[in-house]
Amino acid sequence: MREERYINKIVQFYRERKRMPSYGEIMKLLGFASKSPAFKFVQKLIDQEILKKDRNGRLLPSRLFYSVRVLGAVEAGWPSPAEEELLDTMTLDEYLISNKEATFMLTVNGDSMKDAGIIAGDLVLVERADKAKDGDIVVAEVDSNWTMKYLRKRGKQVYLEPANSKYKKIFPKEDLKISAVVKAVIRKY
Amino acid sequence: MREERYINKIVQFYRERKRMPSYGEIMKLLGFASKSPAFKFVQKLIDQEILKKDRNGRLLPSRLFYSVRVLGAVEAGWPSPAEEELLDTMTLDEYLISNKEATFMLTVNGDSMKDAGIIAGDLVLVERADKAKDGDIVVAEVDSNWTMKYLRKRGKQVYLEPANSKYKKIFPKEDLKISAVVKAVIRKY
DNA sequence: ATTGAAGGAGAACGAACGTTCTCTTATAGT
DNA sequence: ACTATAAGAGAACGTTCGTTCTCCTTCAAT
Repeated sequence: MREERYINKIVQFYRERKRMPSYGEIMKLLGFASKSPAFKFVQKLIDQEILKKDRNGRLLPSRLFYSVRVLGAVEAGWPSPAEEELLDTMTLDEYLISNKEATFMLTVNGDSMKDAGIIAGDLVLVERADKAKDGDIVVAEVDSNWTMKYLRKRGKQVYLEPANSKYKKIFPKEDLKISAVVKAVIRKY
Repeated sequence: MREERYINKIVQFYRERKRMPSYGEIMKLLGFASKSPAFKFVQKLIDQEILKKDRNGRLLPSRLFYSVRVLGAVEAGWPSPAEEELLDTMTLDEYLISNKEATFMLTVNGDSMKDAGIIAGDLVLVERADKAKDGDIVVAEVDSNWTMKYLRKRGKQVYLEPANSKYKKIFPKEDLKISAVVKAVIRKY
């Protein structure tokens, strides 16, 4: 379909130039000799709510422009082309990062959180915080060592628990300073 | 420092409006009454290579505008404010997705890949492919069942291996159709 | 007290912008 | 073949854009 090819060209422009094209640029992109077909085409997309505009008339990138298509579960297999239209899409940054200023990434060493699915080499997205809930995975300083473990609260007793039976729970002798809470784990192959 | 506050305002604008501000908008953003201070300020940032411009003179978002700061390993603890400047930054989408058209996300059921750090509820980023290397984690259709396992090639023998001793290797009776290769695993808490 | 540099105000420029209009051409249905 | 509709060309509009220039103020160094 022609409409799809056109949209793809615009998406491609956005990915390369990191901004939406102007009508003049869309004109060149789609091979028109004047701006009005470009304008009409964009207007159609806006009517279909595929695109939106600024209050200044500038185009806004929609989900289409950065997102990954989300399929169902592995077991469900691959969707047919007919189903494909219904797929949700999302951008990883928006999905994973709620508070950019306080978010950092750390790399993981060791296997002490293995049973929680966190293994050496993984990246963890953490958000700075000095408090955390029971059961959260936290980055903390205990007796002047840095570590990442489950936080456990049992009444007034607070301790850290690894997710690997090879390691023991850590009961802080002096103090336990939580410095971040793990919000996400990312592993790239 | 004032310069930092200014940059933050611009970053904030970009995060809200999904595009870079014009000089007029920067002027309002930073509280100037004319455009030239805004122009001079931006020029300074460009000289410092903090920002860049289009060939049309438009501002381009730099890494600053979407990225997460990357710290070292967990054990290293938190960097001091002095070190903080040296931190690398990155955007997750760019880091994880190389070929947007062929990339999809799936949700994981079951614990058959547990020892590979992939557990139920995780999101896997997969890239469509009908071939894969020995040792890759693949999404495949074996004897009309969909599954995600390690791909093993031993001479002409090709089979799937779970990452959990509770499960057995899968030797395809009829055919094994690889449909995607796992590129990344994402878990959100 | 004088000077120099920097920061900001304000006006001005051509270029590019979004938008709208009319006119021509191509297309599809009958 | 005729007609209604859509698609595109082209010109034109007011606005906003990036950019540059001159002038005024502020403030620190001498």
